Order: sequence, then C-alpha cells, then structure tokens
Amino acid sequence: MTPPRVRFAPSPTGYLHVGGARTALFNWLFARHAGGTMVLRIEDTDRERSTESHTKVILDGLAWLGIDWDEGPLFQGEYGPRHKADAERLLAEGKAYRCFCTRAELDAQRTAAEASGTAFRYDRRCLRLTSGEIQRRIQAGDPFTIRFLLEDAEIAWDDAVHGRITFQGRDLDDFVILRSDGSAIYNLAVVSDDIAMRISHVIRGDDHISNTPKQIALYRALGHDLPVFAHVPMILGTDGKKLSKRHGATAVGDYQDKGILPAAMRNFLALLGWSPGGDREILPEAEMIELFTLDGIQKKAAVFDTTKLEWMNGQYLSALPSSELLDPVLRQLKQMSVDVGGVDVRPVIEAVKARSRTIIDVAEQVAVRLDPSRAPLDAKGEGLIKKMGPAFSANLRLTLEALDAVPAGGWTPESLLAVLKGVAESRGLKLGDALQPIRVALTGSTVSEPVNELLAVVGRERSLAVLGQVAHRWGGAGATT
RNA sequence: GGCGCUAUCGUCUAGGGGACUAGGACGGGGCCCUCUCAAGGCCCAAACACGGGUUCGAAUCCCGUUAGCGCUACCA
Repeated sequence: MTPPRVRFAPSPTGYLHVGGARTALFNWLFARHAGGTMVLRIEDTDRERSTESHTKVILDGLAWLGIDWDEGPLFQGEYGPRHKADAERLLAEGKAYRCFCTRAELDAQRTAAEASGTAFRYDRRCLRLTSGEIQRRIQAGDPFTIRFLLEDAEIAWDDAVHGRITFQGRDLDDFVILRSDGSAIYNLAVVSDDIAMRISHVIRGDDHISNTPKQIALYRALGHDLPVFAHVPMILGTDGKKLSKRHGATAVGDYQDKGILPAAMRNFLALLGWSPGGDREILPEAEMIELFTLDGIQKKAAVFDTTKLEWMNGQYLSALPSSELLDPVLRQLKQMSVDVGGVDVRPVIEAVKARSRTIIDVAEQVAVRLDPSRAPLDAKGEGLIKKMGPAFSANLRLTLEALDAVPAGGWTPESLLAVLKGVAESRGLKLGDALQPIRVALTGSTVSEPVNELLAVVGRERSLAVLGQVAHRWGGAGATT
C-alpha cells in the first residue's frame, strides 16, 4: 500500500481554534502512524477576511503543539489559475454552464421558495440559454458565474468514521464553482487542490459532510478517484453548543497563556473524539502515534471540559522534571515582572509542581517563595493569622528561636524537620500546630509543601528575615484577637 | 422547512449479540495516609433517550419516535 497523503487546510480568518487544532492533530497522527505525508495548506481565498497575522498565529499554534508538516505551507491563493482552468474544462465538456443570474435575482428566488415552504434549488434557467444568447451576453460584458451541472443520481461514500453516507442528487442543486471575478468557490478549490496534491485521505470536521457529495461529483467530473473521507466530530462548549468565544477560551493560544503544557494539550485533544480503546488516558507522543487509527474516532460530538484539561496538565506537570519546566516558568515569571535574581528556581519548581495545575500556578508559588520585593503578608495572610488567634504568635516565636539557632550548614530538609520536631515535643505541641504558623507566615497560605522543605527552598536568610518580620508585626495583635 | 449526522454516568469514554449486577477517567462525596494541601490508596453516588422489532439472548443489529447538532451563499 502506498503511504497516505493527508492535509490540514485552515483558513487564516481567525486564530487556531481547538477544533481546528484537533483536526490537525488527527491528520498528523494518522500520517505519522502510517509513515505518510502531511501537507499544510492555507486556504486564503477569502481575501476579505484572510490575514498574514492569522496565518502566523496558526503556524505558531501548530508548532507549539508539536505538529509538524512535510509539505507547505502552501497557499491556496496561488492556485487560482488551476482552479479556473478546471472550471473551464468542465464548462468545455458540458459538465458546467455559465449563469448570468444576479445576486438579487437569486435572492428573490430564494425568498420565494422559502415563502412557499419548498427547498430552494437553482432552476437552471441559464442552462436553457441558447448559445447565441450566451455569446451576446458575454459580448455585452454581463458578469457570470460558472455552475456545476449536477446529475440527478445518488451520491454515496463509505466514510471512515461514519460508515456509508448517502445523498440524493435531487436534494442538491447546481452549485457555483467559479465566481464572476474568476476565482474559485471553496468546493472547487478544495477538490482541485486535493487532486493536485494527491491527497489520499481527507480528514476534516463533521460540518463538511454536506459538502462532500458536491465534492465527490466534482472528483468524478474531473475524472479522478475519490480519496478516503473521514469526518471527525465537532467540539462543543459545556452547554452543548458549538464552541465559540462566549464559552471563554477557544484559541490554542489562550491555553498557552493559561499555562497549559503543549504535551498535555495535545494529549487532551487527542482524547476528545478519539480513543485507543481500553482505559488509557495519559499517552506519550510515540504511543499516541502507534495506537492511532481512524476507526478509533468517535462519531459523537464532544464537550470541551477545561477541568479535565487542567487535571491532565497537572499530571504532566508532576511527571516532568523541573529542568524541563524551567523555561516556561521563567517566561511566566518575566511576564509577571518577577525578578528572582540569579537564584536557581529549579528546586522550588520541584517542591511546588505537584500541587500545581498550570505553569501559572507554579510561577506564582515560585514568586511567593523567592520574590525579594514581595511583602511578607497580604490581606489574605493576615486574615489567616487572625483566625489562628494567640497561638499563632506564641508558636511562631518558639519555632523561630529554634530555627535561628540552626547553622547555615544544617539548613537542610532533614535536620530542619528534626529541629522542628524537637521544639514541638519539648513544648508539648502537636507538630501541625508548631508548623502551620511558619507556613502561613512564609506563604500567606495554609497550603504548601511540607514546612521543612519549604524552609529549605526559601533559604535560611530569607526564611529568618520574613519570619522575624511577621513575628514582630503580629507579636501582639495575634494575642488580642 | 429540506437534507444529513448523532444518541452509554454531569463531562471524556470502554463496549462492537451472551464475559454487563455496564468498566475506566475528570468532577462530586467519604475514608486511609499525613505538619497543611496535592499526589497516592480504598470506597460511594452517577448512564445504555423512548417505542417497536430480529434473536434462545441486545448497550451492541433493524425500523420508528424524540432530542441535539450541522449544512442549506458568487464564506471557508
């Protein structure tokens, strides 16, 4: 069997949406699995809405997700002459005809059809034009489109995900393939390009199912074999409607900004509408490629569940070594305008990543622990202290005294734990009661890594300084509340 | 309206005639672990849309109903 050729063909009229990203991913997975070729084709024929910056965003988004391609980016706009030639060939062969109907006339027919409750179908009035009349109108400079002459026959195909899908020719009409300005309409452009690029498998969104019979007719009229069609389900918002801006983040870039790891995003997207079978959830790239097949694709639309994405991101975060998290975390810190000086943040990332779901979470916790310009406690932290009552300052003073006596060389998680346990024991305190004030003072939160590790990561000097400040400022206040 | 697609826990899904008292994961609840939280472990609640067939037997096959979604442009 010859290796398959697939394509991802976005139009640069907006950002790379998660739906498009997933379509790209499925194409890529399929190509890589089968040792085939992935073509990237930018469908920029809608000049009004297409922009170069959108193209760049799409390319960046794919790169971020780790989706690469073997040919392209090819720009559909450059193939106008071939599209036109194809249309003219169909015209010459009597498989298409000129239509002089104006937009206004067509609209009128459409509204009339709607009013009478029947489906609009072009009535082929221009097909009945005599050749003399056609010549006269061409000479007169009347604008015309080219319409495909659709045979009244059944059109069916075996979709790789849906099985057999059948349309009746009588439900379709003679659709326009070439605009009056000589540019191709989508259906022609796609077929012309897919033929020229020898695409063997068309993997695209469900919403293209109704275009497919028209495209099949075009393939046949142009004298070419059909590719395999695989129509993948849509991605929906939590309300079951097609995913759109009002659902919040829908662009791949939004998730990058939210601190999602590309590997997690890719894994999550792959599982939206595809399953390797069984209970597998976390799939490394190589395994995904190995396991990917078209018949693992779901027929049903899937709801995009951000919570599960974040869970999955957390899984990747915990599993990844801190060295690999370093760059994205530093980038995030920079964006937060946090300067930690020359300090190596990797140990902090290591200490903190298990409790994080996003890179932003990690960066924030790094900042809390290392940012020298950060005030010891915010309002939330003060509130926590108040809630803890007089015990807070009393216990903090006890542990601080002990910590102060720890030499720099002994400032390790192990010996810190021993010291702290010693204090608690000798004072008859529960370990938690002894440690929680330190945690709150250092992080302004009741949640963190184990306190001994926290102290180690923050460092002796900074720990003692912050603890001292807090003890001083809250020494009396805690007791009075 | 017409045409098409779809239908398993709230969500992502496993399942492709008997292995189903329907499995896993997210989320929710509980317990264990524990200096807090997370992770981890254990447990609980939670679904085959409905109605007909076919069959000894149906979540699985067929038909219908209902619902949702998509398309219905000189957009892609």
